[in-house]
Amino acid sequence: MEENQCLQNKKNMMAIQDSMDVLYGKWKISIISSICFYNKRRFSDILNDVVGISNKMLSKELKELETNKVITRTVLDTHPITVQYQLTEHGKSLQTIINNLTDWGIKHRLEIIGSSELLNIN
Amino acid sequence: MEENQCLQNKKNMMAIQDSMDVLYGKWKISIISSICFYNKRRFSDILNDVVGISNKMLSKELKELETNKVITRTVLDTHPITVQYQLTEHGKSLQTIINNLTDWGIKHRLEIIGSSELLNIN
DNA sequence: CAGTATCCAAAGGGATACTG
DNA sequence: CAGTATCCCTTTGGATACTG
Repeated sequence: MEENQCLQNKKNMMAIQDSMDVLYGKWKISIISSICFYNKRRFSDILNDVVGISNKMLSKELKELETNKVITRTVLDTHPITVQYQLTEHGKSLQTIINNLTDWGIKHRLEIIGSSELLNIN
Repeated sequence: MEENQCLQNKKNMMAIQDSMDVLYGKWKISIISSICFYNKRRFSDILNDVVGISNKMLSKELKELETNKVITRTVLDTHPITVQYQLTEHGKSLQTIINNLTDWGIKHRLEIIGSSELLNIN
């Protein structure tokens, strides 16, 4: 392999790791997706969308995403208060990735989960 | 919001969660990326590419990816033996996502990491 | 509603050493 | 080279209860 190509690959690996520092974990992508699909989303809505997450975890993950400027948090002056989460421009640039992951998930279900369901494994 | 749209969003959320069941964690995407960028990759090469991973973790993660039919494992008859990992067709369909994540990582560095480096925080 | 606080079990994962 | 095995500390995260 050419040396130039090799250098390029190393740069790419670094970029991937930068992305994953922000997005890794069981929940982050699902949370971002919830906000992305609905455009605006409240705390309890996300809690419902993301199957299995606890309020403690959701709270923690949302803070991290806010720190990384992926989402914004807005307190609405209702009674009781409501908090709305939205994607920043930076967060919105993840939309393509989310759409691709959605398509891949459907394909994956056909490829793996589907075939094991036929065998009654799940 | 329309009821149809709402149903569609729930389907999408399920698909995202199917994807994340396979891809979540600190290392999976980086491992797949390493194999993807280089086309074929040996155990020790991946160990070098993915900064910070231990051989124990790499071994575990590779097994899971093989189980999920994302990669294949081929033992080459060299002395000492070499093991080559490659993406399956199913795994190759992640290429677009990997390219997008690479671009996003570069943008993210400019957006967040870059600005804190200017302040000498890191 | 949108979180926080606390307890605590389970899993994650690093370091090191070892094997075919 | 490509892993496995073991030790053991750290982090994760569920359950439950509580607050403004």
